[in-house]
Amino acid sequence: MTDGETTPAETDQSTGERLLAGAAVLFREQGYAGTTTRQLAALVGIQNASLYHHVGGKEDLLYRLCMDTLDSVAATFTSAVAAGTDPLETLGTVARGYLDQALNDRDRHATMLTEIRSLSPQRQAEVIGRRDKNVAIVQELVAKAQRAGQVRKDIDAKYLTLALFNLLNWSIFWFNPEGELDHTAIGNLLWTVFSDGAAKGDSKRKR
Amino acid sequence: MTDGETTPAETDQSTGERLLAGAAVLFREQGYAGTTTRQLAALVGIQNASLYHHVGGKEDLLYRLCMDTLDSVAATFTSAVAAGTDPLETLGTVARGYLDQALNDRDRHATMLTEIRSLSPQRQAEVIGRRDKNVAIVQELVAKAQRAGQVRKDIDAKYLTLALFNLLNWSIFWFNPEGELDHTAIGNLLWTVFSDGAAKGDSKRKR
DNA sequence: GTCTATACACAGATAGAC
DNA sequence: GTCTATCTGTGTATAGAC
Repeated sequence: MTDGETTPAETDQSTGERLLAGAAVLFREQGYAGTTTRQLAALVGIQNASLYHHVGGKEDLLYRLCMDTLDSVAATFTSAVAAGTDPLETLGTVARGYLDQALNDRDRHATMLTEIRSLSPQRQAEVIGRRDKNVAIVQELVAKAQRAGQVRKDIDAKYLTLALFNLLNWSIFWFNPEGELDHTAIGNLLWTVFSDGAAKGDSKRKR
Repeated sequence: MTDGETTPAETDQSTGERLLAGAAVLFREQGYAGTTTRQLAALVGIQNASLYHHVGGKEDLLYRLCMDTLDSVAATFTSAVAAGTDPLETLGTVARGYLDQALNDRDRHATMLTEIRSLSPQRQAEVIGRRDKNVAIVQELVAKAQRAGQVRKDIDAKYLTLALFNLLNWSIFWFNPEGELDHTAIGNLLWTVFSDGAAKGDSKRKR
């Protein structure tokens, strides 16, 4: 505990970390292009010029934000897959874990999801590649659950995976920390809709 | 057919309409703040200064884009509700219609969904109010389907509605017109997931 | 309705003292 | 590691001729 802790607290963070956290907040609120380095510096309590001692430039902040976020997600996915045995159950764990992470760090996740376009083509490709790796983990899990007879096979695993991410990703934009439902409740709710559907009865179901 | 047609074709459109369409493309690709009036003028084939003969300013474009899009959605919702009888069936029509509209006009929809934050507080509130009206129409439909015993009641209509929009909205960001699935196929697929769920069998279902 | 020319503000980034 | 001062490019928007 000497240095470089990843404490969520805003105190005793290095200036570099506070810049990243501040950038996430501003990028989410105003977009990458709409945020100025002066605003960010002011938020962290330094002058605009001092920022360049810590970061190569504005784009570096976005790049690191995206990569760090995707790495965290990858860690969650990998460990859940390693620990799980039942495919469908593991998929549920993965989905809930992803949502929890996304809602806990909405600034970084929202930025990663919407501001990739602002990166240079090279970095954009790099970030998208890493994101696709994460998606592939989930898609493989969906396919495994299909093979195990737990998930419907009339829809390709690719599209079931996209549907699942649809369901989870958009929550970041309406979730309200002061709302009636917390991360877990929303995670359970969305997972229920994904796995069991909204309809009641077997009116439209063919089994 | 004298003038002012809303033809989808890019020809014989008024400069004002072409500016709106161009703005939607650029705002989606680069974000509102990341787009310059010079780029937009160049895209339409006029000088930057000429733009101000047609529009009050850059923000006006975003504002009109958002309002127009939400009005189109409202029209779709209202007519589907008026024409439908069975609540669940109507909800399906509404969901598919919304997705079709969104995928047909991805530039405008994506801009409306992600760039509201760039509007002035007043206009932002106005746009959000109009958007919430649209959501309310769907939520009322969900509630009606619940009362009719067609939709599960253990999840509040509010959250089922949010889940449905999650499922639909995020598609705009990954849909590929050259992909294997067209609007209708994706609409059917997502509606199936929403109503029936991804799981097979009644493993986790309590009825 | 479109143009050229331009005003004015502010962006990202650097130089070099402390 | 932070500062002040500043460079340079570019943004939105206007003025006024055609």
